[in-house]
Amino acid sequence: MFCIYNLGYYEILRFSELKKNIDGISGRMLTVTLKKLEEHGIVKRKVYSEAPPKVEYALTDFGFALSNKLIDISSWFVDNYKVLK
Amino acid sequence: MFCIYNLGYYEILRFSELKKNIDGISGRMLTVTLKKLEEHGIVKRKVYSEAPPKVEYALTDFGFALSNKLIDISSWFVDNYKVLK
DNA sequence: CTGTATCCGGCTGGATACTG
DNA sequence: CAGTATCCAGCCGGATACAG
Repeated sequence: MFCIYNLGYYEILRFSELKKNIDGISGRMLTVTLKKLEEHGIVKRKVYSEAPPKVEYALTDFGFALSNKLIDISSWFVDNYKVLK
Repeated sequence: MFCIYNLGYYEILRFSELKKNIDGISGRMLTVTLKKLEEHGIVKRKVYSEAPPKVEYALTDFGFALSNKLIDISSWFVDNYKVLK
């Protein structure tokens, strides 16, 4: 979720940037999450053959569409959700 | 999620009916889930003082709105999601 | 029937050390 | 820097027994 939001906003991010933006996530989880998102055709992965290594992540078209859907529902949520008391 | 879908479709369901509809859920989880949904103003709970006890669950207005949002996004998803291969 | 309380096994995911 | 591999603590949630 946070990966999708971040990439929806910044368009392109490196692994370490994502890790910094997503508070508290471990490198391990970020790796497996990005791998899943890639498998599901939501993010694209671009590797630069350099030293030090550099990998950029971005949303696919489908990922962008999904991102908008999620932004829709979450902004609707913050507008309409009231805690009972 | 399944609770919301079920109640969105059937409008009113008893505890045991929900449990039957939601495949594999345990009584314990259904209880805690419904309690959370109630706390968050998504479902209403109506208790009939009878023997045997009878409790009906239904969505609140907010719950219905949420239900529609979820149905929207999930149907969009099945329309647009393609597995890569 | 609709829960509540307790136990407990499995999975999730953080921490750490290591590689290219 | 961007991962991979391993370990392991904590939590989640199923099963069970019990209560009202």
